[in-house]
Amino acid sequence: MENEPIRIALVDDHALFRSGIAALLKEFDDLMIVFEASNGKELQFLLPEHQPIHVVLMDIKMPGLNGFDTTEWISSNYPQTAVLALSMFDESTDIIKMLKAGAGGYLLKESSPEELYAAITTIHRDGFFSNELVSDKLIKSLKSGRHIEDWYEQYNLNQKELEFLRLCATELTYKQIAETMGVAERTVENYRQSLSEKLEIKNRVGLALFAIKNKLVSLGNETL
Amino acid sequence: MENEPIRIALVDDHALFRSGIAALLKEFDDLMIVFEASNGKELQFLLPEHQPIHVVLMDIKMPGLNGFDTTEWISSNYPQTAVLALSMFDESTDIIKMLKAGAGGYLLKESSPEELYAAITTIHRDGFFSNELVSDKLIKSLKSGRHIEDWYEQYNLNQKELEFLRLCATELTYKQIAETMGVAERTVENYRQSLSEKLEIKNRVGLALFAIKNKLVSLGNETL
DNA sequence: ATTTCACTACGTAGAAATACGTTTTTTTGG
DNA sequence: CCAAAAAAACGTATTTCTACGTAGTGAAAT
Repeated sequence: MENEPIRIALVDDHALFRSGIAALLKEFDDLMIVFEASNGKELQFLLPEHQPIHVVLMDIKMPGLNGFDTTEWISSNYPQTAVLALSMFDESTDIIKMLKAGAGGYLLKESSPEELYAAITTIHRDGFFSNELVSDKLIKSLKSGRHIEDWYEQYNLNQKELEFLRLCATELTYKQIAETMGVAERTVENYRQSLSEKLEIKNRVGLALFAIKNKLVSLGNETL
Repeated sequence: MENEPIRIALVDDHALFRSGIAALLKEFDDLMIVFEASNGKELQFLLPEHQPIHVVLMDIKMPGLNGFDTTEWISSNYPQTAVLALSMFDESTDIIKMLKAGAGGYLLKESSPEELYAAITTIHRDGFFSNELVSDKLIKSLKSGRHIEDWYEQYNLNQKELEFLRLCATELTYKQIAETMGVAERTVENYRQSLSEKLEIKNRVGLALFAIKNKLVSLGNETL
């Protein structure tokens, strides 16, 4: 175990911060900082030349290529390399965006050295690292996200129109939709017309997209 | 604090399990089991008559109305009432479905009484309760979800067809799509035809839905 | 080397589905 | 009963779907 150190890359635009982290991690002799980069572009250049890199410590806000895009690049080009996000802020949108980009964990910069060490080793072993910060934000975000079911009052849509809207996101023709809803074909045409006025949408594809966007229909593929 | 106990409802189809939990929680004198129900339907009947209920302990698999739908009903009709899911299984799909339905936490039935007590008080105080089980599953689920970018080799789609597929999920007409792609209208028609054969899709709406389902297009509204 | 096959691009034509403006009938609520 | 809204209708234009053909290119086959 001890003879093969975890190879780490450090990406942050503040040189002083990088030095600090480097000094901190030098205390742990199973960690090894292989290189540092001041932004994503630099990392894209350095990463291929220093393989293997096991863990990348990544800042989010950087000039040039930012943390989100850099993380995405890493996880599609070097899927074996784990990314641990380091940030000043506990913004839930930032956290979730980083995780979706492929980061395996998220740590605040005000954490203790021991926490950082634990995060690095965990993320190297399991591919991900979770702490209270991350899980709380995730759950909270899941729990909000719902409650957006008032939008259709905004547009004055009635029950029939909603049902029609749902069926628009379907391979059914209007004729079949009319049968399904138990109304005449012409009536369905009325629904389409009033909806495209109210929602300012040009055609059926637009209606389908709208229905999905507003979660009227589930495509059954929401991993999360 | 102690003079106002947390009022709890217990929903599970196994009477014996309910009795066991009830006996367990009797030890904690700041908890109070107000009523028990053997499925969601029963809860819908009993909940209004026993207000307020602070926390519902909810099984997932039940005859009649299941845990998912019941949780959804509670969180839209009694948003002040927190739901703690109790399950035998640590299936990540179950966990995520319950959380999306509005549950504030997820606990395995093999947990200890102390864990259950902690979960109940936490969920009552914060509205949610997170443990390693939940956060691990959430992060793992976020980290998968990606990596499904090989499907189009399955179907032998080329670059042009992919671009066309993306544009299908758009309000553009085929004529406009042809202009965008810089090919003849008829050629675009070929793309449509070959795609509907390869993917066994009837019409353009189907293509649009497919494009979205496979994340070729982003509707920019993914809270999570 | 020529053929065969697969793939890509383009053309016409007609049928089916969808879109648009307007009007009439039916339902609904006060 | 009346007024307003919903449902149904007509005619026409546009878009989308389906089916039949032509042609070039490049790779594999013989």
